[in-house]
Amino acid sequence: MNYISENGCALISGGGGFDLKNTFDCGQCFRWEENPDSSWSGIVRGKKLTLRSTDRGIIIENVTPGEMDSLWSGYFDLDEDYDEIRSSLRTACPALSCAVDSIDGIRILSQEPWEALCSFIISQNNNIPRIKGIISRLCEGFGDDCGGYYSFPDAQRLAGLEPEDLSDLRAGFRAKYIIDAARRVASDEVKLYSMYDRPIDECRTELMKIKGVGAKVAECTLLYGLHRLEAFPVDVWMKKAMSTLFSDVTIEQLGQHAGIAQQYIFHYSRLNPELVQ
DNA sequence: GCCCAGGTATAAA
DNA sequence: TTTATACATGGG
Repeated sequence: MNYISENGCALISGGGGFDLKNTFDCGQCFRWEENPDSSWSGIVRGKKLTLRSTDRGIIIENVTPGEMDSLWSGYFDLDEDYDEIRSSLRTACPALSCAVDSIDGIRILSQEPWEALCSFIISQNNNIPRIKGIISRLCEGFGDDCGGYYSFPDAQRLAGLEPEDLSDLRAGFRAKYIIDAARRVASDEVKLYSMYDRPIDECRTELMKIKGVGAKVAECTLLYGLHRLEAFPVDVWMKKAMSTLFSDVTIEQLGQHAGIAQQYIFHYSRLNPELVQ
């Protein structure tokens, strides 16, 4: 699947493999919000993007073909056939079918590596509305003003700060973790931007040198920030879901698309909490 | 007040 | 190596 450029917008025709609500609201990202007219807006790389579902497909407003090819096609993973991946997951692992069949069009976004790392550090022992609030205050306080909205502050910007400088975020004990991560990334001690294709175990070990980064945050960073689809974050919800509804599922069965399966398991178990318990 | 939230560091067994 | 507890904050 890819796009057609028209009237300063991009049209992703068909749209069967891309459901806006399920993609932006499945727990993988924290800076996308639904607008009153049911379109969705989010801030990516300092630009505000708006997407709309129409009868012809998904429209990405106000983007040039050059931006699509260099940035947004990769961000939305448009070259990947998610319908095909869903089929292969159902075949490889029939126990997943209830989740895969009931949730249409989840795509795994390829987020900025630093933003993903920082966001999932903030996510620990926290709830999604509050995670969004802390990230929003982080961007307003330390990101660049892009005209009414703010970019995500890069690691270099935060590396020069002290944890106390983040007190307005009300991030609690996570403030010191954010600063430690920023310093290690800015100094290149953690070579975050070379993790797209290095051996994944080496990447896990390197990420976990950061204070406040354990197995869960490392996996989330690799899956959402480096687009390593074989990564498999396991948190309290996943543990519950994997021990009840999806007790027949093993990571080995899921192979290189484990991360996509994980997103279905997570979102399905959140949408149907009474089935998990 | 109490409990929980897309966990992790730390200390103790 | 595994298990218990503290950690900041805010919504239900």
